[in-house]
Amino acid sequence: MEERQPELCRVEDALSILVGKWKPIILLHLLQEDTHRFNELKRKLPGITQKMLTKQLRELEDEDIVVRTVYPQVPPKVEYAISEYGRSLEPILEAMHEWGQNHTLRKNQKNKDES
Amino acid sequence: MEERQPELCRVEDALSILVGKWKPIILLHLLQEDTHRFNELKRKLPGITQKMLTKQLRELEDEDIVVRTVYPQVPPKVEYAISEYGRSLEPILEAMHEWGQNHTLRKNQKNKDES
DNA sequence: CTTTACAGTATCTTTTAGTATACTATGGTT
DNA sequence: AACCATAGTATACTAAAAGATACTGTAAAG
Repeated sequence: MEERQPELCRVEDALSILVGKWKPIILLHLLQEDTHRFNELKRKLPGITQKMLTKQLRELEDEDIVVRTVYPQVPPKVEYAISEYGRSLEPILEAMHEWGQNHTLRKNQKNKDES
Repeated sequence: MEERQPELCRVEDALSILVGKWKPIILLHLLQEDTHRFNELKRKLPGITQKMLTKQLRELEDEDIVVRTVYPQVPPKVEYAISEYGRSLEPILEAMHEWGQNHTLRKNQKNKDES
């Protein structure tokens, strides 16, 4: 981790791709089931607006995490899939999920102890 | 990662502790050198305001990541250290740093190719 | 007697992230 | 002729994060 220079840290670069109310869960869905159409994904994310979903997907596409395929049809058909490169985020998401699970347990335990 | 239910994902719980413009670098400094006084840390974070630093440290303290020790002296002396529990974040930060480093290389390469 | 260091708090403003709602084009269905 | 689904865009708004700036109390140093 550049032990001697936290200034050179690149944690933020990874973080910036993962943060947001919707990105982790979008990525988890895409990791689980490779291709999704726009509305299919939207249905799996209750509460998200079209604008938000479009924005998140464009940002992921810009970073080569997600691949967007447009089929020239009417009505439109657009498929989103995780890229090979995007899959390299899986261990990080996995580690965060495990840490988060443990953290939640810890907090619940703490609250129980206090009551 | 609860392969079948991204809805149950706890990635956000870990993420919420790590995100922000300052938290990762604060944690890296504390991981590297265990105890810091308030102003010592502030000097290592060019551009941060006192308010921000206080806020970030309080949040980390609330999650038991950081331990705050007040010495009843004048002028005040307060020390911040990472907790044992806080150290459990190290592998995640490490993984993100490595991913981020690679990602930065990838982007630079891409820009070079385009020019 | 003024200044400095320490570790903050109190207000206010700006920036960014996210939400709400309406609108587009096209073709097929009722 | 009206309506539905598709995958969006446009505009306006609210909430949350971050920044700027000024202030506090105490003791020691100059």
